[in-house]
Amino acid sequence: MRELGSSQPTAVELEILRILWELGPSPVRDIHVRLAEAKGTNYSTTVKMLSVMLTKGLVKRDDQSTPLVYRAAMTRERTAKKFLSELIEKVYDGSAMSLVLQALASGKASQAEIAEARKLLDEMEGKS
Amino acid sequence: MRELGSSQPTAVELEILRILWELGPSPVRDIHVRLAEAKGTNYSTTVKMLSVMLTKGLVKRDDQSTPLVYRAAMTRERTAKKFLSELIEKVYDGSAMSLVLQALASGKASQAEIAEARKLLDEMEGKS
DNA sequence: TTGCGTTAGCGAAAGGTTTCGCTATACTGC
DNA sequence: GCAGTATAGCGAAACCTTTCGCTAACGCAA
Repeated sequence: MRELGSSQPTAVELEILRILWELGPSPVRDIHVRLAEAKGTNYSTTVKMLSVMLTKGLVKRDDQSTPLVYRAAMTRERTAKKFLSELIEKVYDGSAMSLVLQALASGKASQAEIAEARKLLDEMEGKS
Repeated sequence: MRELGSSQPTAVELEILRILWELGPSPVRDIHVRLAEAKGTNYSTTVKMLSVMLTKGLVKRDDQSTPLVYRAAMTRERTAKKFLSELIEKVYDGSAMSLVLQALASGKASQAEIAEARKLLDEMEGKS
């Protein structure tokens, strides 16, 4: 038995989630159009994946409306945070900052972003 | 055919890589002891996983020495960076800083780490 | 040299993910 | 109402990952 809510989305699941984050709550057809664009897969596949994801609790759906409307169960932010936690746990054995340093060192930050990060650091220092 | 070097390590593979990062180049026996500690798996399993990882290019081995010595093909840092790139690509569609902010906001940083990050920000600001 | 523990490898089972074919049902325009 | 199209679901195939049993080869001590 899979522990409830413990599993990270797989590759295709993530692709579907991202579509839902972009489009907002959508019927299968719309999701499928986007997914097929990227992968050329079948309508049945999209339906099935959504049903699997529903079982796993990754998406929710409105059974009232027809056609059925699906939406992501988690926000993009929360999902990213979970991924990060796992990455930190698995690769860095728990030190979040090592990872942050990596990301910063990748050097894609603009002045504005650096300023934003600094502001956040100030807030964190205040709290801890 | 899997594209060369394109695949992220899977769960167990990552666990083995982490052991190799900690221990440095090691014979199967040492890797196995650590892995079994965490997961209770069989010696054969460790051998097989290493052979699979060798095929995928995730580890290298010294065929001279006996018993055979394995080492990670990539550094921890480079692996983390690849994970991050993928996360950024798949979840955030390319904006690295969004992710960094998430990491910071996860709030696991100590005072010392915050100081370190700030120092890095200073350096980056100087350069850009 | 014989026997024993260790190392190495392989094939296939077990388990998870992704794909699709087939079927049923609902909706739409005639 | 009927035919044609879109929606929904299910089981199983195809594929990948993880696990292990079995076997072979090696090294070492009695």
